[in-house]
Amino acid sequence: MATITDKEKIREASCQEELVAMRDSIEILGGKWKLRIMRYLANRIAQKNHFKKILREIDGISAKMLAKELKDLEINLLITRTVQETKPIMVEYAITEYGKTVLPVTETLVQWGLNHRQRIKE
Amino acid sequence: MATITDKEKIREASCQEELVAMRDSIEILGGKWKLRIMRYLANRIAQKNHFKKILREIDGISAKMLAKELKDLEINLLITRTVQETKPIMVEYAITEYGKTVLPVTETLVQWGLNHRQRIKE
DNA sequence: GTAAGTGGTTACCTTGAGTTAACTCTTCTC
DNA sequence: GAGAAGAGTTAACTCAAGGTAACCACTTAC
Repeated sequence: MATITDKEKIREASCQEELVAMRDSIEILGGKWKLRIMRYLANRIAQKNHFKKILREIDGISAKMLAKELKDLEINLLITRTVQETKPIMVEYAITEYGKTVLPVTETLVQWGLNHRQRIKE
Repeated sequence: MATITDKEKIREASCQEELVAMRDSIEILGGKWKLRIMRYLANRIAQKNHFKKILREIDGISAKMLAKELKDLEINLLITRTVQETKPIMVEYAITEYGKTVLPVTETLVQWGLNHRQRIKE
């Protein structure tokens, strides 16, 4: 039992890599709002999503947090911000192609949340 | 355009439900450590995972945080805590069947993290 | 007897995530 | 001229997340 095979070493190393990868994901996508915003935008991909609309429709978020989280997401190239030169200026937010790669994450979280709620009921 | 069809209403409602489900998931699984601990335990399902071992192998976590997070996870029935009546007392932590339902979440996060790191390199 | 390993706890502290509320500035409408 | 709606910003604050370090009790090995 004291001997550790190479196979075990390799397996151990890949496990550590997984944990590092998760740390990275959590750093970028973690927090109370980022994934909820991403999901919101993904659900309304055909619509014009401007600031006040998102603010109204994501329950509980404040203007300050929304502004900050949108900035963070834009920096990480997950969403785009485009200013429309309309009379009352409008800013449109949209998910990028790269941003769509986080949708599997939101999907599993939605499914788990629904399932968990069901389980609590019983 | 002013009229909103019933179909649109239903779709809108289900989107809101998704966001609520995500909020629930993030409340329970959010933070810096919980999902990493779950992944760690899932990767070592055949082994005896005692406190000090987990503490050593999850990089960066403190004893205080580990104790707290393990308690939280146990309360939510995601892991079990069993005391082994050995000479130096040992406590074994293991993922539950229900705990395994969060593995799809960790898996998508691992994949996204690996993919993101690759993308940063280029 | 002392060091090291088991499983934590406790106290103290810092940081930053997040909230609330007020305010800017512009343009349109009443 | 007042109010509302667009897109935020700013200041002041709270509070929980998280880190650091010391400590406890027990047992075995040296």
